[in-house]
Amino acid sequence: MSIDAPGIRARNRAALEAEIKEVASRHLARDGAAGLSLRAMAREMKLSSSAIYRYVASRDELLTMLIVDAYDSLADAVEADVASVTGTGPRFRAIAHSMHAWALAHPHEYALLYGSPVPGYHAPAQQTNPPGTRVVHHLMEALSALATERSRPTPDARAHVAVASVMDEPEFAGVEIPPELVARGLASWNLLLGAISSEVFEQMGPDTVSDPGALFDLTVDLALGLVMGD
Amino acid sequence: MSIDAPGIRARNRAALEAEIKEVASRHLARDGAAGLSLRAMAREMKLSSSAIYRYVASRDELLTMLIVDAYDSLADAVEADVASVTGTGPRFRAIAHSMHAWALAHPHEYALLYGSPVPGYHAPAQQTNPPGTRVVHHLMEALSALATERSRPTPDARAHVAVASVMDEPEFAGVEIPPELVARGLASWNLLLGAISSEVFEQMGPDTVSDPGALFDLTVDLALGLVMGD
DNA sequence: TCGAAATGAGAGCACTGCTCTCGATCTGTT
DNA sequence: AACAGATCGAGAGCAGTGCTCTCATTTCGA
Repeated sequence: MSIDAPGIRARNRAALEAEIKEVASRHLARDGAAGLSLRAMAREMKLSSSAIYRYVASRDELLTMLIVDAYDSLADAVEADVASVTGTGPRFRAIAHSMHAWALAHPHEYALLYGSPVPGYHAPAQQTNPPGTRVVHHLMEALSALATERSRPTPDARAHVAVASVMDEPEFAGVEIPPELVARGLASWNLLLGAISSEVFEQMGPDTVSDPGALFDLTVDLALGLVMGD
Repeated sequence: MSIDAPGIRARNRAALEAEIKEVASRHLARDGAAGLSLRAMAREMKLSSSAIYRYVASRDELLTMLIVDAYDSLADAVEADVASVTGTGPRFRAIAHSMHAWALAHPHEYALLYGSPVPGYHAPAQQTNPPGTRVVHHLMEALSALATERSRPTPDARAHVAVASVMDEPEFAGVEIPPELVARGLASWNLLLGAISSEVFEQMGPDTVSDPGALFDLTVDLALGLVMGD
C-alpha cells in the first residue's frame, strides 16, 4: 500500500462509489464510451487497477450506470423545460428543443443513448427501459391529449398491424392513442432523433449546413406537422 | 519464417491487398467496427502481426477503406433498385426501401456510416465525401425534378438562412432546388435515417414494434408527404 | 552477379479488462 | 478486550490490442 495518500482508507464505501460515478461521468463526457477505461479511472483516483473492481463488477455494469444516468439527465432537462408549457403544439416544440439542446451539450452521452450500440454490450432492459422511455412518454402524452381533442382518424389497417403492440408496453399504461397517431408520433420522434444525430455526429460534414439551429427549427415545424396536420 | 504455408511468398502484393480487404470486410460484417482487429486479421491470414503493416498503414486507414466500400455498396444497391423507376414519388420510395433493405442486411456497415462516429477516428473528407453523397444526391435529384414541375414555393427567409450553403457543395453542382425544398428534403432524409437507425439499432427494444417493415412503409409515406405535400 | 528493395518474423512497448493471491485493516461477536 | 471473519488495497499475471523496431531472408533490377 502507498505510504502517502492518507485519506484513502478513511473514505467509506458510499463516498468511493459516488466518486467512481463522478469520475466515470467526467471521463465519458471527455472521451466517449469507447474511451472509458477502468484503469484510467483507478489511476486518477490513486487506486490500483484491481481495487476498483471492489466497487464496480465490470465495465459493462459501469456503462449501464452511465446509460441510466444519461437517460435521467435528458429526461430531467426535458421535464424542467416542458413543465410550464401548455398545449400540444408548444409542448411538442419544447420537448424537441430541449432534446436538441441537451444533445449538443452532451454529445458523448447522446451517442451512448441514440448512437450505434456499444459492441458486445447488451443493455439490461429492466434497468434502462424505465428511464429510457421517460422522454418519449411525454411526447406520447402530448399526442394523447391531441387524440382526445379530435375525432378518431380514419382507421388504417396497416397502422394497426404495424404499431399495435407499441402502446401495450408497461411504460405506456394508461395512455390511449389510436394506431394511426402512434405511427405518426413514432415518425416525428425518428425525425427529431435523425436530425439531432445528423447534427451531433456531423454526418453532413462540418460546414455543409450554414445554420444548423435554424434548420432544426424548420425540422421541428415539419415534425409537428407530421402529428398535427393531415 | 514458417516452414509450412507454401504459397505465402508467391502471392504478390495486389493479391494480398485484395485478401486484406476481403478479410476486413468479413470481420466488419461479423464483429462490427469496434471489434475489427489487425492482429486477428493477420492471424487468420497466417501472417505475423507486424507483417500486415507492410500493406495497411494503420487501423484508421483500414477503416477509411471500409467506409468508402460501404458507401459504395449502399449507393450501388440504391442505384440498381432505382434505375428502372420513373417519377418523383416512386423514385423516392425506391430509394427509401433500398436503403432500408441494405441497412438490415448490413447492420455493422450501416452503423459505421450513420451511427456514432468511431472514437478518435476522423474520416478524411476527401476520400469519404464523394461516395458518401451518392445516395443523398439521388434524393436531391428527385427533388430537383419536383422543383421544375412545380411553381416555386413561397420564399421563406428562415429556410434560406438555414440551408443556403448546402447546395453549394461541389457534389451538388448543377442541381437546383429552392431552399424551402432543400429543408424538406433534408428532413425527409433525416426521418428515413432516424427510422432505419431505430430499427437496426433496436432502440425501441427487441419486440416493441409488432411489424417494423409495415411501420417503415408508413414512415416512407410520411417522408414523401414531407417533400410532396404542403 | 551483386547490391538494393521488399518482405516476414519476432521481440518489445504501452495500453486495455479482468482474476487471483496475499497481506493488512476494520468490525462484529463472544 | 480478544479473536475470527469480513473487507479492502496492492501487485502480479493473463490474454488481448495497435504499433514500432530490428534482423534475416527472399526477390528483383541494373
